Amino acid sequence: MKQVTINDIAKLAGVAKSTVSRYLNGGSVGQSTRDKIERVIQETNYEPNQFAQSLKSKQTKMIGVIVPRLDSYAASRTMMGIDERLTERGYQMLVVNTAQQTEREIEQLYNLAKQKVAGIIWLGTTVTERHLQAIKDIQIPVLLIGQEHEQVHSLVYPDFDAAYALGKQFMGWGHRDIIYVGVEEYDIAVGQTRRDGFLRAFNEAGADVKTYTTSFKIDDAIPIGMQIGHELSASLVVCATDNIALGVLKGLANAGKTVPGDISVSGFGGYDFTEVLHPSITTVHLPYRRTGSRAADMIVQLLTGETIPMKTFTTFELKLRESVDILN
Amino acid sequence: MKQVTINDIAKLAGVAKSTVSRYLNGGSVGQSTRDKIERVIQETNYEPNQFAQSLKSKQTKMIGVIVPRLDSYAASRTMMGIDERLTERGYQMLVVNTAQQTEREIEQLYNLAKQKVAGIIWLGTTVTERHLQAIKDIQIPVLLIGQEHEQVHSLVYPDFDAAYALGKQFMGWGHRDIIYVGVEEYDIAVGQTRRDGFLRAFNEAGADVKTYTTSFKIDDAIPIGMQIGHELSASLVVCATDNIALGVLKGLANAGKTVPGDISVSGFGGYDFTEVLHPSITTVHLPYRRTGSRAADMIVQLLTGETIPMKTFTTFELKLRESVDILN
DNA sequence: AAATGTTGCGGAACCGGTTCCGCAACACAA
DNA sequence: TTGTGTTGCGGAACCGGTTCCGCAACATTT
Repeated sequence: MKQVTINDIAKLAGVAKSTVSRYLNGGSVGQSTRDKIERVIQETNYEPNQFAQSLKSKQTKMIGVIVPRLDSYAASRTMMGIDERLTERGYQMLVVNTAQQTEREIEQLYNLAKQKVAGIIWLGTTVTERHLQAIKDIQIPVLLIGQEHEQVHSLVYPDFDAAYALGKQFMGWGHRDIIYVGVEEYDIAVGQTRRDGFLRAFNEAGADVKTYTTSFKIDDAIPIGMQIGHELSASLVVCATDNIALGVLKGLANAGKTVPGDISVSGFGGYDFTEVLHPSITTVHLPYRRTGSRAADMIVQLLTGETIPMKTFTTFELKLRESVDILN
Repeated sequence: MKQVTINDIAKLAGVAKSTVSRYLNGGSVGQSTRDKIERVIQETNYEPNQFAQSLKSKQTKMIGVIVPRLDSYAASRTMMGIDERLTERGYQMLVVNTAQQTEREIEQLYNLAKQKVAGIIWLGTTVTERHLQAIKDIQIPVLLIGQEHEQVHSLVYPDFDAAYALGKQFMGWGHRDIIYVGVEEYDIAVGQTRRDGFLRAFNEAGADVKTYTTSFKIDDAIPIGMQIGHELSASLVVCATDNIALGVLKGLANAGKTVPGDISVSGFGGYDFTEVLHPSITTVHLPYRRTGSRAADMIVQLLTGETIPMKTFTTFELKLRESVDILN
């Protein structure tokens, strides 16, 4: 099981190794030489050593993917999509996890550069000056998913429009006393843009909005749900993510309230469990997986020098289900 | 931003590059030389080129992780655990996805070998002769998670014992008419061992058991739940995974049945949503994340030549919650 | 003082590819 | 026939490390 090298091939075929290399990389090689080399390669199952190649070329066929966590629904789905498409295109995905530490995002940008990945897909939360500096330093195409910044190619969810559309819908149904449960602002897209979309819709209708802030964790939303249940001062609770909605639902159940009988609840994201719960949860479906595929396409385009728009929006789809009541 | 090489360091420090290499790898180097080299390295931010190192050493600091899918709860959590620990130990995780195709598992074993990963952690479903052959061929330590085989180091969940314990509990609560919703046998641990653990407990108590088989997908379990709801010929539905339980619950709800009022339902795995649903779901918690960490430890031990047992069991914990009624 | 052992270091080869350069062989036009 | 252009191929250098070998300087033993 010894590694077969290009030298072996050259020797067996009776040619110089430079000729073999030329054969492999599409240089000019005569037909008879071509045949000899081809046969030997077949027989030996020769495969070029990737390290030797990368050492010379200072490049790999890897695309680094920076994710804030490995166990989030959005990240998992997106990775699926990225991996599928990248594999088709002859690239490999190299996932690195930052455990939600901004510092590690920057670290990993440099780290991936050291490993000579061909490109980087970055599922970000915030874009700081230091991120931009890193991206400039490493001289590698970077595609940002889920957040936007004018200086970075980005593929973003239409958080504002989706939130606005959903909020508008709720207004149309007669809800006027709203509670919004959001996340902290350090995640621009989710913490700010998404919230602003909702608030715009609510404000336009002159609704009364009360805001809570929590984390992305299910558990942290439970006490909020309980409190809401006890006060019961609104007709609708709008949550920034489906996981938060799940926590709020639990809290409401703990407080003995039923949904949508006593109060309505909506989520955001379109995680698969939302459809299957009872009651099914009204939410916005974001195409995580397809976004991953598109990101893979786009990073490959960047690698091949094609120009792509700095900012691309994905689609969204309202999922109007049982958890939100129609009042009028 | 040019790459600094060992040659540059040697030149700047006025020594031979072999000396620099020795310095870096802990060879014998005099104190004054040592100081000079150290200073130059500091100033230049020198970092060795990994390709050159790997080319020579035929090794990397990567551990390949073969997963059947990227978006399953179990896989995600396990990867979290693996990644955390591996990072601490100075290794990097390289995840490859097989999209649930056995053929690709074998492919990826060879593929990872080609990439000279130091070790492989394999979240498997079935172990075939061809897998064993591949493992033998590649000459790289492999650690199997979730399945067992006498010829492969494995870290396995106590599927049988956990299922038996949970089944026993249900028997103690007076359930005698049972429906078991399992998965196909190609996944040995889940499709066979887990089922057998339950059946043992049920049979010992002389219960009447009816069996359904479905996939791992939530959606496929919904019609089964509906059918069960309409027939209502049992007091308890035991599901092979929490996702299946989720589907069954949906089906039951569609059929207008309440849980646990009309019928009880249990899951398996301990996914986080089980606790937070209403009713909360009785299940078995498997320590996916910690298992990932342990796997990382174990593969590193294998790399350093330590001997570890061929088979290691993880723990489990019964989560007895609202979805299963106590009949007596 | 000679023989022996240690330590520090430089030179060169090597890992397995890619690429530049130049030469030989051949075809074709002048 | 000579000159010019094209094509195919080999040799050598190079990518950036590691490691083997041998020599010189110094310390230690007899």
